[in-house]
Amino acid sequence: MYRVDHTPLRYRIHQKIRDKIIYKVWKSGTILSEGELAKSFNTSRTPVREAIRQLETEGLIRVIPKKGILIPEIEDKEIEDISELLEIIHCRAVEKAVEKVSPKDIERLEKIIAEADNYIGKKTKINKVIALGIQFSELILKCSGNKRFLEIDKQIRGHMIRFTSELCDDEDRSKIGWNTRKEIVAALKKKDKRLAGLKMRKHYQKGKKFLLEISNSGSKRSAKKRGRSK
Amino acid sequence: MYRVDHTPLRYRIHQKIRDKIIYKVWKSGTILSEGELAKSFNTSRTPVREAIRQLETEGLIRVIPKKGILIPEIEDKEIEDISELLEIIHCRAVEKAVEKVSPKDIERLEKIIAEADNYIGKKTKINKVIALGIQFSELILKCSGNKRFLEIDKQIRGHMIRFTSELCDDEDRSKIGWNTRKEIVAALKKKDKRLAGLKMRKHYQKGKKFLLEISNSGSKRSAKKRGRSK
DNA sequence: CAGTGGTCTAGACCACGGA
DNA sequence: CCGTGGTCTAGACCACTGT
Repeated sequence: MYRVDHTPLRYRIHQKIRDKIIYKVWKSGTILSEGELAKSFNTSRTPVREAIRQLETEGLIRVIPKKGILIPEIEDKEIEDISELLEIIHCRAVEKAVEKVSPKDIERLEKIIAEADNYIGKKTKINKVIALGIQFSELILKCSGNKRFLEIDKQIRGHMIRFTSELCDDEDRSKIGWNTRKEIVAALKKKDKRLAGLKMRKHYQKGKKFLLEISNSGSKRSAKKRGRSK
Repeated sequence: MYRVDHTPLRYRIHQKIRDKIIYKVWKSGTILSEGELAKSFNTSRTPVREAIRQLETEGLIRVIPKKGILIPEIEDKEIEDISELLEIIHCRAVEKAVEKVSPKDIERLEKIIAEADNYIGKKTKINKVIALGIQFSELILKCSGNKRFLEIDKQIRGHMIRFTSELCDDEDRSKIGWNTRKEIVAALKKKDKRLAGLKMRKHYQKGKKFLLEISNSGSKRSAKKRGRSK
């Protein structure tokens, strides 16, 4: 066994932990520790430690001193705050994008939508659809020209995936989300700045509403009230 | 010598490095290394390493593989991007604050302004004035009720301080900044959401304009073109 | 008062960069 | 080919937890 992958270990560990959180392999309420994690990855504690630190600044975990590493519950307030932040960033981004977007960008956006259309409703493709949604958002952010937008989005995207990973198996809602995206692209084509912003706002407002509905409807299949595991 | 301060070492190191960057003790273009820093702080490299990692995600340094830790130049694009991000966040924040702000909050805002008035123009108090500006912003962000806003702001505030630390010794411009803040408080008092947002936008637009002017006017006293030191 | 979790030290290792 | 910078390991230490 020789070393082939030269990406830093801390980075790979970060990804693995992140995935297990946002795709709900580890449920909210779970408490971990540096030591356990290090053992499970067959490494020493330092790279784990650094990954943890990263995840903490991203807000995906909470380190409770002398207790352990907690995967926090999803709070309604959290959903609202993050949705709002994403909304204002993406609205501004799409408004700027109107003036900067190239025909080729439009083409790529449409391609993403077309691909998503094929997958919507197919349960095995949920993650694929989510990934396409991310591609869509990222492309628009790139068109805005503001690098910070992309960075912030990347930082908090994990939360959004975590939220939506239990939403996107709802076919109707998913369809509405992608329909709004179509409207956004249409607005971009028409170079209608106001409309683009409006539709983007609608997109996030609806998204927030759906997320809150699910959160409050309580039990779907993952215990919302008490999710404790070890 | 017994250990009294129980804040993590990495945190203190982070602060020290951060301060040296944003207050321009270390100029843009400087290249450092983990080892040097560790020696200068009389610690091992691990806590330094973690501080570096933190500063990197904040964007205050750039790690160049096998070369060292670079303190990047201030780019105009950077100023524009960050100003824009802060603008949209603070605009939304102040608009929400209109409906949530308490009389006591208003009082505190006015107190901050009054205190700043005393210091403006006094060169020895530059950092004090900057600190008051931060307090002002933070208070409004808090009133907005969105915790993410505060978090993002905290993350990128370092950059803004770095930018403004060479701006704020300009008395006139500083005065304009604080006058706008007075207008913002007035709008909050009148519960005029639209006006508050407008003034906040004005605040950041002007701020951006000033920063770019200075950046482009080139040489003030700190070498803008070539700042190399070791 | 043992156990566990968090922090830091010392040092090994490896890859790359620059004489 | 040596120096240097980045990464990871092993392990010591100390504070707090929960019996």
